[in-house]
Amino acid sequence: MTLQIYDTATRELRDFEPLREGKVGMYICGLTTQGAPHIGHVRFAVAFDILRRWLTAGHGYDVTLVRNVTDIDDKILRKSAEHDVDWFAWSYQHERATNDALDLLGVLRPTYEPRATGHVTDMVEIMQRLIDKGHAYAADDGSGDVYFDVRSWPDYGSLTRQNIDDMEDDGDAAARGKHDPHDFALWKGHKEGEPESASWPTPFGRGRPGWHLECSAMAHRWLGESFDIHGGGIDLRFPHHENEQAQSRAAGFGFAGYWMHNGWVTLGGEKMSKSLGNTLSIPEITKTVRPLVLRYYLSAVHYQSTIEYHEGSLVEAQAAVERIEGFLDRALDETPTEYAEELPKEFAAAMDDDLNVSGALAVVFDTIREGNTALDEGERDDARRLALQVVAMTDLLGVNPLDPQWSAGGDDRAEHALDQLVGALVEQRKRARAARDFATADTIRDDLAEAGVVVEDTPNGARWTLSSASTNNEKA
RNA sequence: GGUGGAGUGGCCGAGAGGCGAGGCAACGGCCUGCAAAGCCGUCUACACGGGUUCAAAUCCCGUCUCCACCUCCA
Repeated sequence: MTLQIYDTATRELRDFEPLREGKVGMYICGLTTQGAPHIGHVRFAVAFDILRRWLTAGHGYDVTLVRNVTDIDDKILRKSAEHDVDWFAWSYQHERATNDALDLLGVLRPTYEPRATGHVTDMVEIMQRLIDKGHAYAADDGSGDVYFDVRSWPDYGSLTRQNIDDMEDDGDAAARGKHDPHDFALWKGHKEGEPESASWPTPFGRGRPGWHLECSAMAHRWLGESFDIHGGGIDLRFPHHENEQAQSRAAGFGFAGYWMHNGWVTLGGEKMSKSLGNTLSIPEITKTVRPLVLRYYLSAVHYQSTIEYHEGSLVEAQAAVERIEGFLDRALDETPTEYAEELPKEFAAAMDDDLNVSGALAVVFDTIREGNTALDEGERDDARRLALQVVAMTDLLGVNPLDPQWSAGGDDRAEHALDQLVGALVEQRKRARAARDFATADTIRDDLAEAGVVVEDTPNGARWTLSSASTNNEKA
């Protein structure tokens, strides 16, 4: 089976063929460290985490994933100044917060997580190359800015099919020593009032990185002149990715072979963004919603589609997750040590079709139904085999309920105590039922439900779980 | 003005010429002491108007509506 991915550069589904046999180089933009992460921010990471898992576990590729951190830009400088905090402390604080959020959601760590500020010399080298080739120039107003000359690069606009002359004008361009209003900054000269610590010496003067150059520099250092996949949010196509591609190619590099872009999380039909104030922070959401449920929610829709957040969508995701958990709980006597089991062909086909996660999940649920039927008919072996398939499939999507990822951080002592207490009550209820004293049995069940513990009778005795709104799921 | 995306049943959401994805919700049945879970079944849709075709949600033409990007943005 061949993986097909939708290349936003050519706007078509293309067979994926890596540059080097068995290896994939992937670069994704990027962590924002201007503030606390909200669910819109983590979507790209979840989307590309699924791609990475599929490339690795599904196709056996050796994936090198670079996920950059833009640790300096206008906003970081502005916000840190507003809060009277050093810019790097501000950035690092949010870098940690974002990584914590991604860890919480089970997003695998990248191979490299380079920071823009650590690659200034790489940027200088690229700027020098571009100047030597006539594609960049130092502003002649003494500002220390260095610009990319878009008119010198005929291919400019090709990624997003735009024509320079059709673009809206950037209002303040003329004032900044640009040859053309659409020229963009590779390097920004140090300005009065900006912290000295936010500037680095270069042959063109002291200053700091422009927004786009960092990615070209980091991709070049860690993935080489050419690499396979470049990903990021759809909003980054222009100008960010267009500019990255222009400067890298103009410098003589091949750059990315495939471009992939993920869609939004919207709220009330609007893009979630801090400036609109319509954000939902990860720490806030996970107070009431299990990370696994949030991950499922962000994964279940095709990565290119917009996810419109609304009341109840997380409740639906939770119901779906509980359906998966319910089956695994019934079908497996113990947590399997090995998930490896051949995947259903339809699942692989869906994933190969540009990561059709919805289609893949349909296979998961079909398998669950089949497994539940097997259980009802007493076919434990069949059920177990199917359950292992479900584990393998969900694991590939990063939503395997049995992954220790989701139970981390619990307090064993509290869990043990709860287990003992509930176990005693369940035992009491069992005796009452045996004596056909259903009033007592139901009172015990109701009391437990009141406390957030759901008791269910099965052919093998009663089992209990914490009710939906709670944070964990434990079997008696 | 330029560029891209989208409108599917009560809701979410795949599909992309014929075999009616899947999840959630609702209702009915089986099971259960009663429940829950599970299973079976019901409600059966493709923005609108034309056209092509034996056959269109899927192709073509037109219309409407919504979103995003062109300035910082996952």
